[in-house]
Amino acid sequence: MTEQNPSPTTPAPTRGTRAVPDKVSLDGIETRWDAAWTEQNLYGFDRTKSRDEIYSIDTPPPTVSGSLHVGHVFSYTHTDVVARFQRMRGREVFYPMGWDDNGLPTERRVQNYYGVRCDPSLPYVDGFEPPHEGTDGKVIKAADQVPISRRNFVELCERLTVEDERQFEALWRHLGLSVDWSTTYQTISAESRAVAQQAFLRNLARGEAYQAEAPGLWDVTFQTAVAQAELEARDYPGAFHRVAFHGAGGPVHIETTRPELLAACVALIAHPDDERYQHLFGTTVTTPLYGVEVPVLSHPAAEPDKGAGIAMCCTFGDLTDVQWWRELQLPTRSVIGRDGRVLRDTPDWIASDQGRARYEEIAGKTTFSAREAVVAGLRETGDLEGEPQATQRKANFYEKGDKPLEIVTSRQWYITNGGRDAQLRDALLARGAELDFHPEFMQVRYENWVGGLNGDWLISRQRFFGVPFPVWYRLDEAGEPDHDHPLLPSEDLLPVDPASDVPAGYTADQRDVPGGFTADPDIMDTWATSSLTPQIVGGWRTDPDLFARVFPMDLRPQGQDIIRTWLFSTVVRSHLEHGELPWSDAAISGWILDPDRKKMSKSKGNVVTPMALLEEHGSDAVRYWAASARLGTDAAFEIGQMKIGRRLAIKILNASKFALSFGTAELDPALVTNPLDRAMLAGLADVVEKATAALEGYDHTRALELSETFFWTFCDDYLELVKDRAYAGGDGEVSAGTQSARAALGIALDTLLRLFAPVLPFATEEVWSWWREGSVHRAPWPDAAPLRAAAADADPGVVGAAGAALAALRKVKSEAKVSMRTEIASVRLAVPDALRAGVEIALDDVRAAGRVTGSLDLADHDGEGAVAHDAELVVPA
RNA sequence: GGGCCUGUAGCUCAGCUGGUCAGAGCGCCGCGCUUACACCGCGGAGGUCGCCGGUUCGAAACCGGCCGGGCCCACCA
Repeated sequence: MTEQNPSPTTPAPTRGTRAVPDKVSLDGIETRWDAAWTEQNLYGFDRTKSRDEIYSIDTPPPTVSGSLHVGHVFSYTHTDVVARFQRMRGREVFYPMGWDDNGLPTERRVQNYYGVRCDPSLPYVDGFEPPHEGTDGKVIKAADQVPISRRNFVELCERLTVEDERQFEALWRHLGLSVDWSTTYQTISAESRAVAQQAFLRNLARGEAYQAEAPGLWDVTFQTAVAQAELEARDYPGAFHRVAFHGAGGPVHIETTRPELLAACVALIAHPDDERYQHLFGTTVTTPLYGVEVPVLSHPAAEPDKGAGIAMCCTFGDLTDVQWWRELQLPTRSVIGRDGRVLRDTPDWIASDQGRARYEEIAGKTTFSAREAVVAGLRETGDLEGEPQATQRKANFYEKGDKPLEIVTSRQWYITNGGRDAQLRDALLARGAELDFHPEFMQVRYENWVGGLNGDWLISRQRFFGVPFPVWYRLDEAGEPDHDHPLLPSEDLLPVDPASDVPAGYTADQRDVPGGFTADPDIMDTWATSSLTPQIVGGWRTDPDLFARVFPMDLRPQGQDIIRTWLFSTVVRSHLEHGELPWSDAAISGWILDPDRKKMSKSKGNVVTPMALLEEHGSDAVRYWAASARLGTDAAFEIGQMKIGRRLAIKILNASKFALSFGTAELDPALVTNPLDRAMLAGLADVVEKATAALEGYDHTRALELSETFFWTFCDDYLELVKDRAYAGGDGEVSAGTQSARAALGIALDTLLRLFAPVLPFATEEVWSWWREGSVHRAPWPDAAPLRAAAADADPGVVGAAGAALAALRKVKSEAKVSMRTEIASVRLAVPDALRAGVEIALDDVRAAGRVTGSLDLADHDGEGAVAHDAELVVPA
């Protein structure tokens, strides 16, 4: 593609392929230009460019199993504005688009859509066809789901998401995202899986990934471990139960909200300085119902003013229990299983027949039923004092779950993230400080999160659909796995599925037999893959040449809610693998609030579908609304703002049509000789300078506001002032004044189109096509210098002064309730000193625009603006 | 309990490092079919800048406190 370099210093050599239309319209503009841009491959990425010529964007991949909503349109527009600006600044923009089809939402959707369930132990079935296809909103019970292999499941996922991706792409195209659509990626693709596995193997080799068997937060619904970043504290109704333990010197009362854990009690714990319990430290008490003897211990984490001041420590009721268990070397007595129910087998630490009978009462029950049974038992034995006191407590939930998390002991994979290593934490905090957040205060959220980490990053999940750990274990003669010496594939074999692939040196028939091998059963959490988007899109594994050209990337755009997850985890992976930041800048978009000032969400059902919104108001209009909101600031969903955007787009079409109607627009700055014209260009030069600085600082709102304000004054005042002069005289003679006006109009229009192009790509491209070559989106960003040269040091205030004079003349007509076309026979115009010179300079244009046919005298004025006195109007009979 | 953001005309928001900052658009009222635009143009009315103190010659802007809105983290006995 050959590019023109149309700037005011290079006269426009050729006319566009299309003429200026008689009637302008925005109808169908999106479809038309999307097709043209695709045909021209306008946004195609040129990978021959070097790193310093490239601007690379680490686009957030939307979840394909959800639906896009206006919030997506909002934030993706912000990114596109940046992309378009950088492209016009001459950078080759690397702007891929991804689809997130790895994770629970997709897993659940595939299950329901096809009536299947992933079971990695099953072999791959060639040509598998699911039992049914399509969902009518019904949830298919697990028992009715056909179990299939992981590979078959992934294939169905890809089949299902193809349609979602097609629709998502159609929306993004309609919105005008300048993505190179040949560079899309999926987070469950073979390449993504390979990248995730390779990065993991590297982490493992360097000692940054490890596995450990430890108590951790567990979701009983999904039956998987969950990470700190996925927690959500929610209010949860509970009740304090005052329960008596039996000591030598009488009962010891504790208060608990979880009496069902009584069988898991390993100690009572109070603060070492607590006067009330000094005499009990070192003694033992027995638990009610079960008669288990437990010690009374002291630990500083016990808080005297909480509950009874002495706590029942169970394995495990909460994270404090875990701390006590670890620091006081307490035994492990778990009673809650991975399904959230009380373990069926009566534990051996309950020795008495009575105690064992009591346990039978709760065995196999849910925590809820078990609690009722335990409370009933305590009432019977008289060990419940008083009635339970209802309370609201906060409980940790998995963000996608609806039951409180339990703590269970399990073997899990972790990646170091500074949560247990001060040195690494400091290094990651330093990375956060090195990253340019927009807006800046978002960095605080990063710091708060990293500073508050209480453990390493748990990356394993006990699910079936996702990226499997590329790990096998040797089985000893007893069939027990050797976790300490995992069998690993070489990087060139990735991706592997250990459930169907066989480690080197083994044969398939050795799977799961003593002396053979077994696969690691877990998959990686979805963030373990999406933390590698720069590596996935940049070709880290397979295309080092490309990777060197785009990494470290320039921009990570994303929402504020996933700073602790996506942003942080990406920084962690990049820091560990590459020893540097994955990108230099992070642009954080805010929320969309509905009119109630609440975050708009899918569940509220009041969300307009994005495509309908774009079709009703036009993409430029919706983009204008999005671009009117600053980064990091929540914005109202406001139709009114879209209407203003639409009006602006139409105004651009109309004003352009008008400005181009005076004949060939010569862009020769030498022709601009009139002082008013020069003043206008001086003002435009200021706008260009400030708007450029604003966009460089990721402040698209300011840039838009500057351009927009200038443009409306340009239309309402400047255009009105010069239109008479811009018409050729009656004899067809083109005076210097006419030439000056036409050249100034052409230069201004050319500049304004480019200023608006990032926000209003369709309307600006439309106008550009009327008279310029190529695309405005590959035209260079405007430069203030040639405008300044053309303005020849003119005072931009002249436009304002002339505008004030014109307004005064309009006011006379407005108050007289006559048409603006009405002539003024004579008038005295009072202007303050500050404006006088400007008005005088543009006096001829003011007279023409105000239709002053007779005398126009200037007088002094103390106030602001200009005021017309003693006007004689020529009102037609 | 800790932290971040936020409170300016009816609405949505500008007001950057204290001195034409009391603004814009929408809405509202009135007028006008003017050879770019009626998906328009012109004119007008509207606010003691959440509240109370303080710093200053001067504060919407800086400091302290309070009140209101949003969000994050901690609190699970």
